[in-house]
Amino acid sequence: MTTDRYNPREAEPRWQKVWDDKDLYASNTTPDNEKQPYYVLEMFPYPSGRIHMGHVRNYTMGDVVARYKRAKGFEVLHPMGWDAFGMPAENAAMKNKTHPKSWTYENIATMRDQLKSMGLSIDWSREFATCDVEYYGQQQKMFLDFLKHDLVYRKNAKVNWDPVDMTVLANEQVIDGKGWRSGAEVEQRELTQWFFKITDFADELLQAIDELDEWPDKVKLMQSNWIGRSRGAKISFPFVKGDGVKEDKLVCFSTRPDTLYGASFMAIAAEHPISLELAKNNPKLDAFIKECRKIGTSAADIETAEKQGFDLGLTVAHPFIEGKELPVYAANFVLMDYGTGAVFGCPAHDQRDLDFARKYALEVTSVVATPEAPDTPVEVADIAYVDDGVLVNSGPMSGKRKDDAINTAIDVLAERGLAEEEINFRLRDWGLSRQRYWGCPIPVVHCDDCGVVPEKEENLPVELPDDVTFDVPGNPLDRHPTWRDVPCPSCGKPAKRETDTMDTFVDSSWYFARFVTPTAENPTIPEAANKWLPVDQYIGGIEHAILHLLYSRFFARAMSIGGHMDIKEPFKGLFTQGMVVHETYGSQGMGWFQPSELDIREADGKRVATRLDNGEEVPIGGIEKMSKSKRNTVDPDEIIATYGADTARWFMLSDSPPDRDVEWTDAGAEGAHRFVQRVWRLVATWSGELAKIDLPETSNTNDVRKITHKTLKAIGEDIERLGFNRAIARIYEYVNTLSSVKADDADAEQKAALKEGLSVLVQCIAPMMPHLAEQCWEAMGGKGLVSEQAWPQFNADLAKDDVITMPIQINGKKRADLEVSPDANKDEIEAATLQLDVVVKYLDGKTPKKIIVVPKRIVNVVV
RNA sequence: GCGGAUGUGGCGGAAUUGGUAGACGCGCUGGCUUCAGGUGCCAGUGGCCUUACGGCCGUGGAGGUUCGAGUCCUCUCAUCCGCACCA
Repeated sequence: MTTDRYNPREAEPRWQKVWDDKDLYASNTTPDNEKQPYYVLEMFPYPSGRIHMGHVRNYTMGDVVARYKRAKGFEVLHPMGWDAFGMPAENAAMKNKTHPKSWTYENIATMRDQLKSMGLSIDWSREFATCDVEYYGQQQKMFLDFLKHDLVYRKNAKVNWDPVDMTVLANEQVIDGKGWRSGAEVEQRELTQWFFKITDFADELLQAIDELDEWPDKVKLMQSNWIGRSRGAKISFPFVKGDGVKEDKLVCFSTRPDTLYGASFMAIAAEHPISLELAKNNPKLDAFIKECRKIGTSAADIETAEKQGFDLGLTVAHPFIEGKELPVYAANFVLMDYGTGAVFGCPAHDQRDLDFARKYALEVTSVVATPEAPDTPVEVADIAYVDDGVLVNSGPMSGKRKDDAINTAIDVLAERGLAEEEINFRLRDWGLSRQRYWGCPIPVVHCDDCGVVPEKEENLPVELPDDVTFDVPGNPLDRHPTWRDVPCPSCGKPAKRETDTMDTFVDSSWYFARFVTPTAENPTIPEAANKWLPVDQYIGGIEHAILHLLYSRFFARAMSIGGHMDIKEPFKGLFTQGMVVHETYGSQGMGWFQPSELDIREADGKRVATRLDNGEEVPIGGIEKMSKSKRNTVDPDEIIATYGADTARWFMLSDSPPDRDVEWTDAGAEGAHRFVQRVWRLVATWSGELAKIDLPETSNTNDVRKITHKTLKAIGEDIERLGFNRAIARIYEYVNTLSSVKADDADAEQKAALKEGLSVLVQCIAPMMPHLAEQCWEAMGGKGLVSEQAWPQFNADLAKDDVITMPIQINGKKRADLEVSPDANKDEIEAATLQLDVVVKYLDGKTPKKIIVVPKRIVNVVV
């Protein structure tokens, strides 16, 4: 019998239209719907132009969950939107003389079509972009709300300033300390900016991490470390030599007050008030401070910069050691934002302090001993000793372990009024001001008389003006002829609008809540939000492990305070998927090449790439994240046009565990496509013959039927835990089993089991390859659409093994197999083991020293 | 620099979380089929030794714990991600 090949190009749009016409994926969120709600969400895309394979992978995973849960009887909410504000739109506007708005919406239109061609089960009626005025207007309402509840404030903060372009630069736009366009040396400038008080929630955000039991441990750990709660002491060091300083003491924060006897210097931030004050009369110090400002604002830059200090000529008294004075330095590695902006340096027990001490020839005094040799301090050369130990030569702390010694140090100093215990957080408040056009305007007005005044709610939304130009650098809102001019909402006199817009992280901190009621007149409808939130399963990249997820957690709390909902944790289940990577071709001076520009083939066991245009050989480079700059991207459109969406979806799920990187290879895509055809062939071959057969009786317990139920059980478990690659491996095995049934020698029972098996197969692949599944379902004469079917139930008796094979080890090495009933107890297994020829041979008449029997697992005979 | 991860055949990876290492797929080898194919089917495929039976070695590297380690511990090497104005 010949069967045609399955043609996805014809079938996929057809089934998409069928789903569309039936409005199959719209969520019914009316209150009288008794189905259990399930909210699955993938991180929404930035509309950069076209979708990439990373999107295909991300949205396929979410779609599998959505389709599976729908089949399991849940009312599934699976929406899509666009994280549409941001810098690239302005860059495009500058480069291509277009407008950020038209650039963004055109990209959205393209990408929407691309996503639709993937056959995702999304409720498109809920779609919005964060740059829709209907969305950011609601965001402005919330901002005013937060302002009212004292969750927002203004303070000075540093920005990267390009003195040539006269504009603020993002960290990304600073390359080796220079502006990316002008090439000018970047300066730091202080601006008054808006901040969310996320630090008010530091403790709560930290403690609540414990309850996020459906989050990956690594993300929870990263968030904990980011919040960085540390217990320590604020310690005062009275000045001995304090010329030119108003204060009589220097206050520092330390988490290791136990090591005070090892202190040999003090270091304060270059921006510390004392340092700034002294710089007024000290040009060298002033120059040093300016030099420190050049390092940049990013943490990585500051901490990798070579340690530099400036001796301020001051000294302070050591609080424990009578007569000892410590010199005070301004240093580039001390952060003004953390603690008090001052530390005491204990070089023996802190690596940064040690590096600094070696550079400036300061004392290194070890005051910690290992528990093994508790009397002699460890010797410190180039590596500081930071582990727990026993304090020595440390007055009241001597002989105590770290934690105990810390308490003692605080207690003793506190009695003398020199210290108090303090809890410090690494977390800083969230600066949300951006000096840019393409973002949500901050709805406040600056009035000469009234100061900073919130815009009236009835005047919202504060809409971005369309008539702006990007021919010169800087924020177009600042130079707009009229937009800024508004009456003061308080006194009515002429005033000026705030021209800063919001960080795009604000937009993405609550979009999941808006999807529940995307057209509501307020940001949310609390009853609906409370019913649908938190998101049951959130899926996205690990790169968002800290900022986006932490900001959203803060936002949920702030929104609760504002009465927008009563949910504090926005994401119940979190899954972080890996990247799509691909081989790179070229460079070493010749530039990068796209796979489509090359002929890549195997020659003499080596893969060789040559240019299609001139035959020149191009080196094959490393496997890296797909990126435009390396030109190692694969366009999903082309893949879908060649193989169909199901092949792309299947491949993205099949090869690697979903949380790891997956390498795109043509061979892999072809393999996935062969499987698509194989399933179709299997179904098409049998569909005629099986049409007449009744479904199996319960008494039918042949092997095919047992494997069907075993597979069904396993696949359900795999999908529940998002083990898509494992589910797929099982489906491959299952297809191998079903394919082994041959028409010529199959009896009636086998055919009946096969009929059931094929139906189960099609339902199992439906979440991953929905179009093929519909086509197969139709061919098999299934009722309705497979997308509408309930998930098949497995029969627990059939899914159970009658007999299991246990490995028998002798001295830890496998020597035999033993077939036993899965219910066999230890004694039965041991008895059967001792009967085995191999065991008898190895024992050679002796009694074994030990027999370890782990039922259902293993037997180990120790001779 | 700090924080987080990863490392298993020629390749992607599996291993019920301390219990048969290499499931499944790709690739490769041999055979068959075919109207063409980058099609389909069958068999084989970690390394070394062995005619065979079988044996030894093997999860980045070095140690350790255990009846038993890819999995736990210590050290070490390599690669990747995040670091607060990229999204």
